[in-house]
Amino acid sequence: MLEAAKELGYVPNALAQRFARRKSGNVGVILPFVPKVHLFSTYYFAEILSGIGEAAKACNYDLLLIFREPDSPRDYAKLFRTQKVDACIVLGAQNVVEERAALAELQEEGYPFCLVNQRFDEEGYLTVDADHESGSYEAVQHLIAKGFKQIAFLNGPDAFSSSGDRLAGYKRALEESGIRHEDERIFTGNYSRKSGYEAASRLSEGIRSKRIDAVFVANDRMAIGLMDGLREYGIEAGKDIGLIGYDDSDSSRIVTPKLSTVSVPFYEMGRRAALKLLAAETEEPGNTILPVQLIKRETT
Amino acid sequence: MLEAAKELGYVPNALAQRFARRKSGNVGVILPFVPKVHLFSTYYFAEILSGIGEAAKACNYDLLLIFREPDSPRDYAKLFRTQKVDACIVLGAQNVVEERAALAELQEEGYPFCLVNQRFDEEGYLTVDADHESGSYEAVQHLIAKGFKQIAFLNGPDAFSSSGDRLAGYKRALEESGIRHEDERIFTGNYSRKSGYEAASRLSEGIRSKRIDAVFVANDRMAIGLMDGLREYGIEAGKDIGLIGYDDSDSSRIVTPKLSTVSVPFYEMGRRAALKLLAAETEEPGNTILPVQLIKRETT
DNA sequence: CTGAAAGCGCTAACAC
DNA sequence: GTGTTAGCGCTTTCAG
Repeated sequence: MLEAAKELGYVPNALAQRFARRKSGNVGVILPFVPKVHLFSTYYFAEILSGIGEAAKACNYDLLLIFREPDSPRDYAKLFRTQKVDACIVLGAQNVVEERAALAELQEEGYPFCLVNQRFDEEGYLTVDADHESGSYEAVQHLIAKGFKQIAFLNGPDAFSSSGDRLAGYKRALEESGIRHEDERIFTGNYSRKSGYEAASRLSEGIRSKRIDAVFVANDRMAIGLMDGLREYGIEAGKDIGLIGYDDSDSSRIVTPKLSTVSVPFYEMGRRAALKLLAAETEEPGNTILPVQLIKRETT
Repeated sequence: MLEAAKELGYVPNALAQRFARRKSGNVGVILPFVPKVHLFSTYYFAEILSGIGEAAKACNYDLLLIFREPDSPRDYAKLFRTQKVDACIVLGAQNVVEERAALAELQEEGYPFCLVNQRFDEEGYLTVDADHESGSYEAVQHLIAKGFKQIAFLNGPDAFSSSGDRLAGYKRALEESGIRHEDERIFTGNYSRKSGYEAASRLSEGIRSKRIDAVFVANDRMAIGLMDGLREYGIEAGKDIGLIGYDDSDSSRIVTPKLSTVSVPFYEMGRRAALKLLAAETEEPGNTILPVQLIKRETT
């Protein structure tokens, strides 16, 4: 009898349904503060978000987008207490006290969440990461194979686990080839194009004095900024110096010369993160690490 | 007395609240199918989405992200019937029968929605658009001022109102300078880099035979693809031919030579669209058109 | 103005 | 199985 009603255009009220079930049916995606500042590449987030979207849809969940504000306290637990989300995925999490506290609170209260591209190894959180140690190792190994010996490294901020991973991969490749690693060849930027551009002045000296003949950069944006910056010193990537970026973003293919880089499966990382939360049975628990791939182009 | 409880960590249950109020507190953002295909630029969506996010937060709404699937019927009304959203913003809407029907249904049932970067002039929907007619006019006028006379146009698909707007601006600029407009100088792509790349073969003939000396392209992605394609024919943008893109995307600054383009306030467009729905009192009704800005770089 | 009570539209538990 | 009913945690209305 209710059958008939349903067939004549009845749709259940999701609000009532969710209230009665005490499940919001939402997975929250927490985004770091991006607008205007462009600290992170839109490519990165668009891919991860799309991957999350696919998995969420497959599991009949809706996606609630949460933009973190620069100043607001990261009260992730509130999202759960108010029942706005049943689970959440944190993008761009950093290893800083406030973040650690917010995540620890989630953990303590038993709220399901998953980090993407960031690990807190001691904590045993659900995590989907890419194998940045290997990616960096291969990138540097590739530079070495191309004959470069004095390889500088422009890394990202310490607050990201990938920075530690990349440093480890960089060192491993050098050591394996018997090249001594020098602290003075290591530089730090903040992933922005500008910070790469600004690193050019620091690097150009080493290049001039023949103490740097190639640079491995932790993301494409900085690498491209660096290319532009070095050009002002008359140094041409791919000619005067070897250069390899990271992410295989659209820009890496567009820039001249085309940037060698490391491809990261962001889409798949997002998808897997969502699956870990929404279809835990089929996914491995704990930390998942996905492989990356070296892309050789014109700058090496 | 309840005061005390609230101060001691009480948070209202949003599920119950929304159910009782019969308001979801969500604004839905409908995204066209992007993943993998990259038909639209991530830049475009990231900006609009961020703008929507800002306004939504200011109005105490949450953002529900809805990825449209390529095959799924566009049943936008269902989002409202199930009370998943109180209002929605449609991105990348196209002037095709299915879309028109879905939007007409929303209108008939009185569900609030707003389109971004797409108008259906006859319908009187809420819309936030950019002034692509003027943008195109200025772009082409700029090419003319630079001495180009045989200006081709690589437009986007007809299903977007911006294509008609750009064509109108293109023609107006030509007419105003007494240049006859030739249909054979008008080409169509689908906004992808690939379609720009492929247009190179068609355009190169006209360029060789001196019947085209500049190209106005409806977005940066196609313009960059075209640059790359033309290069294979030995034609260098900015030297052998004038070129101007559209969107002022990150890539336009990264590419060599730097692409002249038209800057579109995507962030603001998103913000205004959300405001129209959530703070209707302070926003003008109907269609809002935001100005764009010509950016002169190396390709003109 | 404060306080009690009905009811939002479902789900889930229980009785038939 | 099928049918009934309590109850989810709020808002809103209405009585006091």
